[in-house]
Amino acid sequence: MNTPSKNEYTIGRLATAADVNVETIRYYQRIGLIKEPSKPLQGFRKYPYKTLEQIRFIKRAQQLGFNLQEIAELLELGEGHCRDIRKRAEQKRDKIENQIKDLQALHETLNQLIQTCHSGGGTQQCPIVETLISREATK
Amino acid sequence: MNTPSKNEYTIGRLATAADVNVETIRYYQRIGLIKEPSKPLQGFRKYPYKTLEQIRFIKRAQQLGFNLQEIAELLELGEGHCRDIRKRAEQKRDKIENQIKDLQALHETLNQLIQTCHSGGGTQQCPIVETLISREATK
DNA sequence: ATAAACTCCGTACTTAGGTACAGAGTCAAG
DNA sequence: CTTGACTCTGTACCTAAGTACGGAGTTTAT
Repeated sequence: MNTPSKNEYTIGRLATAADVNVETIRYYQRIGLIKEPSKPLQGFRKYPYKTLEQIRFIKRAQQLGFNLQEIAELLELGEGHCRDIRKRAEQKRDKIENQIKDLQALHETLNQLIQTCHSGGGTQQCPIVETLISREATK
Repeated sequence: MNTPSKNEYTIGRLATAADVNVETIRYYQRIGLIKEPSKPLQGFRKYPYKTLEQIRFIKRAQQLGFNLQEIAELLELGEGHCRDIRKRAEQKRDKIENQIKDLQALHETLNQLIQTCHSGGGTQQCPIVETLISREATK
């Protein structure tokens, strides 16, 4: 009856599965990013598979430059009504669009620099950051 | 003779012009990210326009998700020989390329969610984060 | 020539995002 | 039924990126 389901983890197994530190999970709980299952009168807490998915999502989102506050907002999209959710998703999307544009601009700048550097095959004074700084500064 | 040139700033003016805190500039100097002009025997330090450009560059780079260590590397590209510089610029470029790809994937995911949400115009349970998490988790 | 505003220098504090650890309880394998 | 691994709780510590501040010197506007 109280056999733990296949989809339940102790915090340690959860940490291993998500490839994070146990303490990181506790930290996420402390700041309310994920919820802590209530402690059974008997034994250790059990975490559902969903929590594993959430942690993985958090980690991926972090790599994309979201901070935990923003990730909390993304996760909270799951609660509330379609209309609100869509609005917030659209805001996120627009923000990401801008980030992409900025990165593409930098990518382009770097590419041009690489080209320049390539053709002007000198060994002396490569004007690379000079260019980088001015180009970016005046954009 | 010692009239300060139009392109020289005291730290306070520099901070104002770059729209950062004076302390931030001092911090960047402490960690060696920008260099501190030597203190004249008489009066305050003067900063060249170039420093203003550098600070602006730093701030933009930060918004693109670079940390100060990485920015230091970008700035250091200005020293050294063309061959090395090109190599490091290429590495940066590739890294940025990956970041762009990741962001584009997230953008696409968000867009699909927005579409779904739009068409299934229900008011009840919008499966948005459910989808977001699973989609992302299994990618 | 004096007060307000600024610089300089050192040190301390802050926030975000964790990590570590001590001491107690719990579980599970031999 | 004990021993080793794990959990739980609370608190302390860590790094990155600043921010704040006290007390001294300097500059500039009046």
